Amino acid sequence: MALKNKSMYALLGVLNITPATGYEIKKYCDTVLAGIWNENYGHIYPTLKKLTDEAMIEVLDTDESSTKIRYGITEKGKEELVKWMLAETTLQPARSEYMLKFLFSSQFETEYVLKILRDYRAIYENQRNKYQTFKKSLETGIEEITKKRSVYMTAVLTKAIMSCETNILWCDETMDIIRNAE
Amino acid sequence: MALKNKSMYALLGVLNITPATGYEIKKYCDTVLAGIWNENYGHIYPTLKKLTDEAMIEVLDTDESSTKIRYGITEKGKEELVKWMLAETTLQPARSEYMLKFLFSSQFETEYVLKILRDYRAIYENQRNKYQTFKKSLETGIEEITKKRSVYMTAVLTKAIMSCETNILWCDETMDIIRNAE
DNA sequence: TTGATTATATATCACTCTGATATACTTGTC
DNA sequence: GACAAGTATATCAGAGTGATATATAATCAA
Repeated sequence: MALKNKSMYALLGVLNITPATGYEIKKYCDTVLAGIWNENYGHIYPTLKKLTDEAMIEVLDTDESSTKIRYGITEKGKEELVKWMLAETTLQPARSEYMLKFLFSSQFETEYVLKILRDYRAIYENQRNKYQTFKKSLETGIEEITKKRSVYMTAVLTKAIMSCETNILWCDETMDIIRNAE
Repeated sequence: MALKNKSMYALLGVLNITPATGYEIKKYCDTVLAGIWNENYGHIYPTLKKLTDEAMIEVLDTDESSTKIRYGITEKGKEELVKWMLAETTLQPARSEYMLKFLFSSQFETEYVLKILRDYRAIYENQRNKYQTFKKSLETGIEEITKKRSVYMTAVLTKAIMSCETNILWCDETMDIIRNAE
C-alpha cells in the first residue's frame, strides 16, 4: 500500500524537521535539498491538500489576517514516514541528456562530441565550486543547525563534490581518447 | 522553438542509427541506453505518431501480413536532431530517494542511516559488476558494432563504473563517520 | 509618503513522463 | 497441437515539470 507519489514522503520529511508553508517547503528543496530532490509548486500544493485529507499533516495556524497556510506533521504522518524510511528504495529512472547526446555523437563529426564534453565538464566544474563554497560555510558554522544534522549535510556535500570530480576526470580522459582516435 | 518533449530526440537519435519499431526502440533503451535514458511504451507510441505527423520520421514497411510498424528517420528529422545536438543541454531534475532518506535519517536512530547506506552500497556494487561484465563483452567483440561506436560505448560504461565506485567509496567513508560520531 | 521593486504566498494549467495493463500475434519446444 | 515465451501495439491513471496568474507584505529610494 506504499504511496507512489514520492513527493508525499518528501513533504512529510521536511515537515518532520519543522512546520512550514508550501512556499517554505519549495525554498527548502531549492536550497538544502538542491541536487537531491526537486519539487514544483504544481505538485506541492495539491500534495499538501491530499496529505491533509489523509490526516498525515494538519493546518497549524489559520490567521484570518494572513494568507499563509502553515502545516505540521501528525502522528499518523510520522508513522507513514518511518514506514517509508525502512521500505525498499527505488532508483530514479535515468534521463541524462548529456550522455544521450554523447552516445549519438558517434554518428557525427568529432567536433560535436568535443563540444558536448566541454559543456558537460563546465557544468560539473561549476557545480563543484558551488558545493565547495557551501561546504566551507557549513564548516565555519554560519548556519544554525544541530551538530548531528551538520554531519549529514556535510556528507551530502562531500558526495556531490566527489561526483563532480569523477565526472570532470571522465571528461578529460574521454576527450583525450576521442582526440587520439581521430 | 526547441521541443520540450525530450523523447522525440531520443527516438530520432535511435532511428538515426537504424530503422526500428516501437518495440525495438524500447529494447534499445533497456539495453544499450540502460543507465542513460529511460523510455516507456506509454510515451514511445504517441511520440512516434507525433514525429510521423511532423514528417520527422516515416513508416518504412507496412506489410499487410504483419502488425509491425517500422520507422525510419527523414531528412527533416536529421536536421532537427543536429539542431538538438548543438543546442544547450539541460540537466535532469534531481530526485534521489536514497539521498533524501539519508538526509532525513538524521532525525531517527543511527540504525536507520546504516541500513540506508548498506542498501545504497549494495545497489551500486551490483551495478558496477553488471557494467564491468558488459564492458568485457564489448572488448572481446561479441557485439557487432563499428570501431567508432564501440569507443563511445566503452566510454559510457567506463563512466558508469567510475560513478559506481565513487558512490561505494562514499558509502564506506560515511558509514565510518556515522559510526564514530555515535 | 508614495511609488517601485522584491520577496512571500497560493493556485492552476498544459504538457511530459511513468508504470501497469490489455490485447493479440508469432515462434519455438516438448 | 498445446503451452510458454517473445514480439508488438496501444491505452490509462496518475506522477511530476515548468510556466504563469494573482495577490499581499516588506523594503527602500526619490
